[in-house]
Amino acid sequence: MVVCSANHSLGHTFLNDQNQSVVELVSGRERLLKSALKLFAERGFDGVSVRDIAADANVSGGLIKHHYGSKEGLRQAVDEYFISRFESFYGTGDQHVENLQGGEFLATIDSWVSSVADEWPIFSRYFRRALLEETEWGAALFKRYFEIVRGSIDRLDAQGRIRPDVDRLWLPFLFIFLETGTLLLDQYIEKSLGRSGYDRDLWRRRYLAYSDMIARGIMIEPGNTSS
Amino acid sequence: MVVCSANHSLGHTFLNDQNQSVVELVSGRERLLKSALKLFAERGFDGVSVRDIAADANVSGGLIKHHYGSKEGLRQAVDEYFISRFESFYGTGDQHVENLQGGEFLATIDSWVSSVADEWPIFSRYFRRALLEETEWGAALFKRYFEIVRGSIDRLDAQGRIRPDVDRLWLPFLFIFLETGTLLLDQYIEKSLGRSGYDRDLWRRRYLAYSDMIARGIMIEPGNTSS
DNA sequence: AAATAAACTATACAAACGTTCAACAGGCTT
DNA sequence: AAGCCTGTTGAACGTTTGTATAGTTTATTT
Repeated sequence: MVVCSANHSLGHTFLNDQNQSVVELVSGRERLLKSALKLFAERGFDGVSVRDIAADANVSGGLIKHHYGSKEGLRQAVDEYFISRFESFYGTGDQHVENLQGGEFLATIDSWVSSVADEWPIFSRYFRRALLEETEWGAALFKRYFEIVRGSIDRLDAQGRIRPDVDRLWLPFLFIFLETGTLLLDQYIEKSLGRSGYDRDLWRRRYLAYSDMIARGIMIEPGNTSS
Repeated sequence: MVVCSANHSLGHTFLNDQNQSVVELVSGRERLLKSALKLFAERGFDGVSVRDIAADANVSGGLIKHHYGSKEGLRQAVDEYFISRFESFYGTGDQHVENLQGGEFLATIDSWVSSVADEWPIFSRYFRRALLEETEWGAALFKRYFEIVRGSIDRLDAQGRIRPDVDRLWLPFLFIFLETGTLLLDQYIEKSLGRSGYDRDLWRRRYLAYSDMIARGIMIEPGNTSS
């Protein structure tokens, strides 16, 4: 999906440093999209200028206007690309909490982490920005994410795995807080632990801690907090 | 602490709509600080112009330069004010998880919520922005917050209340994820539940759900996730 | 090979930004 | 009353922003 999807040509011809004619395999349009995705993820929409994006993609700034109409149009195109990746990561499979059977649970997480590893550094940062920048699209993305998490909880609930007295109003949010914590605060995890919370081992270990807290809590004397 | 701290005069004289001489009780310097606090909280440092701040404070833009040197200098002054409020909210007292004795726990939370209620809407939004904008000061603020949370955990641990097999590396982060979830994502809670997660009743109810999950977990069959 | 369409570049423009500065008003000191 | 310091104003500056547009190169069509 990365190589050449242009309709008309195999690429754009230009001269390199040695005045040799060279063919860019990826069109300016595609390079703009990927550069925008990367830079928006790193610095946010308002933190990046069209000149930054054009420079990163090695094209002239006017090309954004030509292909995407405006900076906002480029954002929409990036959003569409992101959501397609999002659905491919979260949308289909049942990689979630509902089928956790001992070691199988860890193996599922591990293989899921492997499958998203390449795209994750940029994907996760774009996801973070999308949730934090207060746009309508960000709200729609959260809504979709919320549905996915609630779906997992509902399936657990249908199996009778969740205690009846657990607050069903806050439960999906508490799950989301735990799941998005690393997404939103990874810069501080990295400062504190020396590597990203999405480092393979830390990721695995966090899921163990996280699912253990959900399953059993962390306290020794149970039930001494509520009434 | 809000009224008049000027050294030289009780206020600045100016003419109102009816050409009556009126004394502003709060100096332009203070109004600038409060306006900046509010606007930075709502829209972020880069989302607010010095003209916006000056207009909100009913002063000329040049006054920022005079009192604070620059926009960045104004931010530092706001940061200092914020950190003093932060310490007064979190720093001293033991309003945290370590002395949770049934109903007393809820009463402690309730009174703490009451004591911060007035300032909370602006304070919490500024806190959020400080954590999310990637500044050195934000990192220092997180570090301080992390220390406070870990301190609570350490005291719980010293009392032998936490199971020995619980992952001590991730535990403070999981606490922070749960505590800051509403801080960072309140816009979506508001959209989903119709009111802020810092609404009194929702706040209380969240703490119940949150401490219950920590104490006992939420699942019916305990211990079926790890190994 | 000529013509048309698409990809792409370079420059110009108005708006908004943070900053600077000359001027002025009011209260305090002498 | 004169002088000075502080608080305050309003306009100007240079820079950067997103957008617009005219022109050039490359690719496709006829």
